[in-house]
Amino acid sequence: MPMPQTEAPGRLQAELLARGVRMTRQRRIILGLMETADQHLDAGMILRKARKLDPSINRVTVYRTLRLLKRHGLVDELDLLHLRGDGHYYERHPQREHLHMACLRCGKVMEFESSLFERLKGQVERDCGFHIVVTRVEMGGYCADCRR
Amino acid sequence: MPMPQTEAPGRLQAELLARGVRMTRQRRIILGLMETADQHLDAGMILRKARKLDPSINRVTVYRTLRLLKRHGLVDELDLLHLRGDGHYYERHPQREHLHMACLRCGKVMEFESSLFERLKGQVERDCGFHIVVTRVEMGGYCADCRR
DNA sequence: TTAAGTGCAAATATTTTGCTGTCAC
DNA sequence: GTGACAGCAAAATATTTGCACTTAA
Repeated sequence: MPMPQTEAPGRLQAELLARGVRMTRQRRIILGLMETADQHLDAGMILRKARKLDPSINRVTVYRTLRLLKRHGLVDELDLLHLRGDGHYYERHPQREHLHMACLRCGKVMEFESSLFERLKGQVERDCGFHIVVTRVEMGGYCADCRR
Repeated sequence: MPMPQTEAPGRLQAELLARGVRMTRQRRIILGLMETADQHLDAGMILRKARKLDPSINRVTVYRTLRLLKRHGLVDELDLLHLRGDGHYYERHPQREHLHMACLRCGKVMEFESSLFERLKGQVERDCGFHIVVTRVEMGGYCADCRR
């Protein structure tokens, strides 16, 4: 699970403003709830949370805002191995990228940072001549609580 | 791109038969083309190729066969960062797992095996007590030909 | 003021389900 | 022969688009 983003309140908003993106009431709400989320959210969850703050917010606006954030590299898109359907999950693009482990039994999603992963990326850049922009690492399996 | 699977002709079929799964004309066609594919295929591409061999094959049968193969752990599902739409791509589950690098400019997909990745998996298993069943590593960026 | 954003309805894309008839074993 | 499978139509799910109205800057 992502840490509640205590380190950067309003950071997403500030980033967008700095890039000259217009700030609307709807965007402020969506950005705000993504910043304080304690789990990975999909479009439907974002819509539901947003509507509690402003019932007139439309599903389409959620999708458009997510696309905007993706384009600006401010959020990452995850599938979490489609444990619960074919949609996507979103999280703020972290300073240091991490792996996602999704438990096939209880559905819990854990995150893990590793310098080995940083080394792996370095190896790919060097050995393949591939310039990495975004990474996505998802592992399915059984968490400590669920394995037998 | 996956190597043409010269090492294992009919292997998928044999695996399924060994598990007591019924072998139909349609499944034989779908398995056969997945084994000889020289790129990652999505459901639509599989359907089109299958219909060239048997025009009566239905889209639903393709989806059902893919689900069967996933359940048996014989194919892996990829998104390839949704470079071309929201569907999934499929590849035979390899002996040694590999990373996928998708070029954001030309769309080329490369694969890369690394012992660092094996070490990373070991670290996750040890440090998180997480028993890994399936992994998916996708990196978006610019390939050697496209980077400036 | 005006270009960018929103909501609404409808379209598109992807995948699944219910049911009836067929085929592998 | 029988239970698993295929095809067809329709539903379900996920996401995008066109357009007229609204609003941030």
